[in-house]
Amino acid sequence: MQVIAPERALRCSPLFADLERDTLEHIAARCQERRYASRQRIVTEGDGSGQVELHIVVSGVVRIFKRSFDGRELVLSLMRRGDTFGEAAVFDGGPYPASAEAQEPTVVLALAACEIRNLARTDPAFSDACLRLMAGRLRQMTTMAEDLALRRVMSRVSKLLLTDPDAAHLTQAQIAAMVGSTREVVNRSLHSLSGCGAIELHGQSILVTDPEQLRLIAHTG
Amino acid sequence: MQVIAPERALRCSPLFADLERDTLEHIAARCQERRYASRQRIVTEGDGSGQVELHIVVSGVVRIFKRSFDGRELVLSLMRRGDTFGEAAVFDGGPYPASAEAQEPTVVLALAACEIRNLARTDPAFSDACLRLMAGRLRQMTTMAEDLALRRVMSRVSKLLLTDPDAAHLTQAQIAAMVGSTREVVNRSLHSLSGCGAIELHGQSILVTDPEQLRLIAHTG
DNA sequence: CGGCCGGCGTGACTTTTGTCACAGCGCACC
DNA sequence: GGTGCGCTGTGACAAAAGTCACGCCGGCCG
Repeated sequence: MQVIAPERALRCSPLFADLERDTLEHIAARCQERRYASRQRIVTEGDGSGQVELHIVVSGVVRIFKRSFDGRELVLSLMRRGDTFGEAAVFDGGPYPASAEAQEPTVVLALAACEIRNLARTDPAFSDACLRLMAGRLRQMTTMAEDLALRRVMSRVSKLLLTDPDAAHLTQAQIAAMVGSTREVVNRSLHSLSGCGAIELHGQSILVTDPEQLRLIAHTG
Repeated sequence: MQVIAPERALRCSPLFADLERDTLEHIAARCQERRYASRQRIVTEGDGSGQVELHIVVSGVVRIFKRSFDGRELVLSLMRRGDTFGEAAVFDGGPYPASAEAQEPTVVLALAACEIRNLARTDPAFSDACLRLMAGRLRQMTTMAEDLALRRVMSRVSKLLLTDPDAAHLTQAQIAAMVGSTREVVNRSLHSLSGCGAIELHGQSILVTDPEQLRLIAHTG
């Protein structure tokens, strides 16, 4: 397996990209590198009150999700190289608000919450970056709630195809989990979209042929 | 109308409660007090890129909401004395992610984004409070998205009744907007809950008689 | 007093979404 | 070269949610 220096991975994250060189080394020295197999659990919703860690994805893909009592799953986001998760728990001292699992063989760096909080206390540029990041996340979750409450499935699928460049390669079941619906409904939505000429279905990948129409459907439905 | 010193109102907010006395006065001096009639618009989604303000509720109630293209409304939260809104826009420099309207005659303090950002840069305790606040908001929106995607309306109504102490006095249409549904469906859910003996309906207010059963329904449905 | 308005209650219906069941297809792996 | 598995495609159906249309009540105001 390929080895990547923690410093290089940290520089990919908006949180750490602009740190002073020696601060970065200080942090890098305190990271634990962890490797996960595909489908392996990284953190679990509700865990770790008080002892949480910030996670930085070095390589691979991490699925952040919530599961309902009857097993249905809502995927909140997919994290890739340079993305971080666990911030909410780090900054408010509560348990993890969602679970995380490796989607494929994945390497992450884990950093104890107190390291992050110390850094935020002493480095204004860093706390600023944290605030910007949290604001962005909040915005994104607000939009997700809005979409779930006010738009139909076809609309949400259209939006996903427009905004997530690699949605085109997900399976229909994965798309369903990201838009809060089911595989069958997503399948029908996709066929309906292809009927309008907005997209084309090619085996297991999707080609957006008419983004304009897709945009229309995304915010009309 | 009653007059409240800005300092007193600021002390009600978790963001400003622990500021040094003279820092607080510095901030208070830069606040603008604004008064709004019932139903008057305070901020509008999409507005104010770059020139946003943080708002602190002094008295009254502010409804934070999003509206769909066809007029349906999702209420994200109701803000009261000491609550703040507009943080997401303040910290990431984007436009307001949602709209805000006074629900009743309301007084707010408005503070230019740059004041807040300056303070966050120079006062670690303050930036810490900001981060805690943002983390809490993020958690809350994540939960909202989860509920919308994974729970049925009756469940969401039950949860609202359990967690929002003054939900009992809202109209059914307001409850509907808070759980992302419609008045009729909420009406039927409430009658169904009263049929189970979990609540009692008394004219335009609701009495929770069996919180335990309500809890059960809230996370079973 | 009478009329209006906002909120509740409800029946009847439509639409959307979810569920179940099963068929086909391609591909990796014995 | 068969076998299994994961993904797609679909019909038929069930359940949940949303819509429309009303009637009713109570309070407020001219």
